[in-house]
Amino acid sequence: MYNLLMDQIVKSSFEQVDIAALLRRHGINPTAQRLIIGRAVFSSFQHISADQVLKMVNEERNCVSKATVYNTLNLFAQHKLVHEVIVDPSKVFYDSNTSPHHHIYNEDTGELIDVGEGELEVIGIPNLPENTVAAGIDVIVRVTNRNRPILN
Amino acid sequence: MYNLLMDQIVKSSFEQVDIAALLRRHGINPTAQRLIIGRAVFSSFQHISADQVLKMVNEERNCVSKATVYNTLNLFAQHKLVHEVIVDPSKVFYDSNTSPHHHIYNEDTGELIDVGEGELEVIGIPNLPENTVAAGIDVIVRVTNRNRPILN
DNA sequence: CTGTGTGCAAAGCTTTTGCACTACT
DNA sequence: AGTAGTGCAAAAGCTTTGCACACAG
Repeated sequence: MYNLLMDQIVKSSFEQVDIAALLRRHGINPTAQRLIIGRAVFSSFQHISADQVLKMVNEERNCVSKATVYNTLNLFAQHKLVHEVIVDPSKVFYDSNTSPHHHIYNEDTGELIDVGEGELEVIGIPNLPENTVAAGIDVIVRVTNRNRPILN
Repeated sequence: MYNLLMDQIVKSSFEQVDIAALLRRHGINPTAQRLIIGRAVFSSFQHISADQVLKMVNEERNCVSKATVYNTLNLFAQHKLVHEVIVDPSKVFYDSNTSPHHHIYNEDTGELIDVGEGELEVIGIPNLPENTVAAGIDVIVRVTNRNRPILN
């Protein structure tokens, strides 16, 4: 069964080779499932959620379980291969662009897009609590559609 | 049963009166459950999550259901009585301070604190997508404890 | 008695855990 | 054989939905 999966992967173009190398460079053992998931994450979509990945990888046949998708995306995030963007309590987005940048989130459509380079800047360094180290800054600009129904 | 609850509430000090007035001012009908939940949210804690509210309101006796706590907190947020702070996919914090300000989140302890006035500033206005309006900007400074175990 | 509003049990999500299995040493 | 690492079914946890009940007109 693994051999079947592996065949399917090795057979295809060099994108996969790159992804395998990418995983290795980040200290992740490139298994069949991880290559499939990696391909989904690094394909055209810039921001993708776990359930979108799940749908993509199982479009043709069921070969990766829900749990593995979630665990693998967490693994990628821990190894800084992707960046978690938390904008909605019920959905984490994974961003294949790991260079620091900010986001615009449309609360009506659920769409997440990047803020252009240099359009937004954060100035100042806040006093951090005792014995803590900064791990990153997330800026989310929340927008809504014009003409949305009025809140009663 | 409602009379019992109401008695318990009316009996107590003027904090509750203020909360009832606060709810009315925001167009929310002040029912027994909402007053109890309101009291929890506006008491000493500045940032509180739904399950913390649930614990607080049911400390003495079980009188408010899980669903009602969640629905009521959503209601408060919709009516701008509190501000939702989304920092962790599995937990929404409700902030009783609705004036614009930013947050520091400790990923190790789950602690959420305010950035002091003027310590951090966001400069610039990004290009928003067609037909959308800005609804707010959230800035989250993520910190971790020093001495945390090294990522392998 | 009718219609609006409220509260909650049950259902529906997303995510994590614990264990079987694999594959190296 | 032993050990570290991997994948997934089942469990857990957070949130929403749909319906029964309460209350005002």
